[in-house]
Amino acid sequence: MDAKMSEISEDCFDCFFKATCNKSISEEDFDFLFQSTIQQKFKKGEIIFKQGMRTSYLMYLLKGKVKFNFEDENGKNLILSINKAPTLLGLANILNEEINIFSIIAIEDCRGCLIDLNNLKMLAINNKLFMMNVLKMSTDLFRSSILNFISLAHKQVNGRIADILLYLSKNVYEDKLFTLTLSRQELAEFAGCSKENVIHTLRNFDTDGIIKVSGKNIEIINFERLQKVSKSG
Amino acid sequence: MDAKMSEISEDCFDCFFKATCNKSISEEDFDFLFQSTIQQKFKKGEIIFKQGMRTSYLMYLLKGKVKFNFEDENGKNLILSINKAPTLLGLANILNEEINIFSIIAIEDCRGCLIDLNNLKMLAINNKLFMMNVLKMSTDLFRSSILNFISLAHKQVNGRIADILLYLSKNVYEDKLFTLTLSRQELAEFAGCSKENVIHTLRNFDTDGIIKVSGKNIEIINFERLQKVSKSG
DNA sequence: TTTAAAAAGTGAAAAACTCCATCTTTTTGA
DNA sequence: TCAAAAAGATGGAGTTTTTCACTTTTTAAA
Repeated sequence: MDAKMSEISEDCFDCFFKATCNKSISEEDFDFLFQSTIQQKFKKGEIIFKQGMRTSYLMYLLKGKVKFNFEDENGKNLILSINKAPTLLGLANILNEEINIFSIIAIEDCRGCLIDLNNLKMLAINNKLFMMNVLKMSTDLFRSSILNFISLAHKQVNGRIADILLYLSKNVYEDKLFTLTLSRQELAEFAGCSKENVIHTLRNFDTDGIIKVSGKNIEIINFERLQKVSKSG
Repeated sequence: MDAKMSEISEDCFDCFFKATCNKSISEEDFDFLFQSTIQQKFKKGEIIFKQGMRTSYLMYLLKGKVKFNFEDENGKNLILSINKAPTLLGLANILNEEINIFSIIAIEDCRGCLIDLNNLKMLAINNKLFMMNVLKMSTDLFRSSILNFISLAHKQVNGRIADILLYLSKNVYEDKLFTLTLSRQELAEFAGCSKENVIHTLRNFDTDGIIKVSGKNIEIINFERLQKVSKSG
């Protein structure tokens, strides 16, 4: 136990999840939750939640980035969202204990805490404020995915790629210059288009001086024009 | 009061919302909720929840059908979902009292009960089971819209229209033969394509003997082939 | 370090889709 | 019940996007 504690104490010390919890539950309740958590590592490409399976835990992602991936009947993939730590994953399963409708997959090395869903539910049922907080996180996720979806559903590829670049820069890499942890194929699965189309579009944006592409490195040079492309769709 | 009661009593007698509520709250609590409800009619085309506005109520839709409509910066519309009574509308606003991200608009004459959100919240906070029930409805909606998104986000128009026809037949009109309460333009806004494309596709499906189109009347003749078109995308 | 495999990139043909102009039919309201 | 407006339908030109066949570059593993 000591070994476990010392290994993860530095993370736990400023864990955002703990901070959020402690706003609404007591130290003792958090310890109860904490007892059952296991810290776990995932390599790039590893599946954290698997589409079609049931899971009995949430994961609080401490480090790394993940994709929400849906695979259809023909084996084609669609990326629903890209998210970075810190974030709570698996919320869609809190209330309806149905099977996962999509996978969550590490797109770079990740580390997180698995939180037992039954324990969390037990706390939530007995603590209104805590339940409100957890569910607010859940509905926030819903809102952001709707906006994501809307953007993709009725723009042309130029606008969709522009949206994705803006999204990645603002919400995932948090810089105008970033090194992609996604392949061109994955960008295509995010934009709902072909790989070639992604490559052509990125090159066009580069030629137009909107971005600077060099392999996996992308720099957004002209935000305004990129936003204009996003708007005009 | 008597007038009000008598006017709506027949609906209330077998109201599904009341039935759902009474599983988890007492008669008195339901009456408290009921006191503040107002039955309201909406004509086809009228806006029930308006994008960009705050609302302080939910609506339990007793009769009619609605569309979830998102309007973008350029005035283009996207239909996120079509839903029929009975259903509870406005759940996305329970926790986060932010502005509505989309409108909900009647696509045929509707009738429903407006339920005061504050009263409902007050009950929910004091009754865990009731809260669970209401929030389960909310997350169910989330699940079904994700599936909707996925279907639309990476299929070609043939597959998208096939999906829409199957969805309308199964979940909205509940018959293989139905009279559309949507225009071709609205179908296009649901499928994320042009009006002309909808018309062509419907005609092709008709020519191929998959469906029978006659104005607003549509009959699905060959479910298997329609499902095949949906799968092949 | 070499080699095999995966990813990135290219260009052109084919397919899918939109946009436009125009016409017909249906709906709506004075 | 008639006229105006809205919705539906049509076909073709032009654009967007996919698909394919292929080359080059990068990555990972023996």
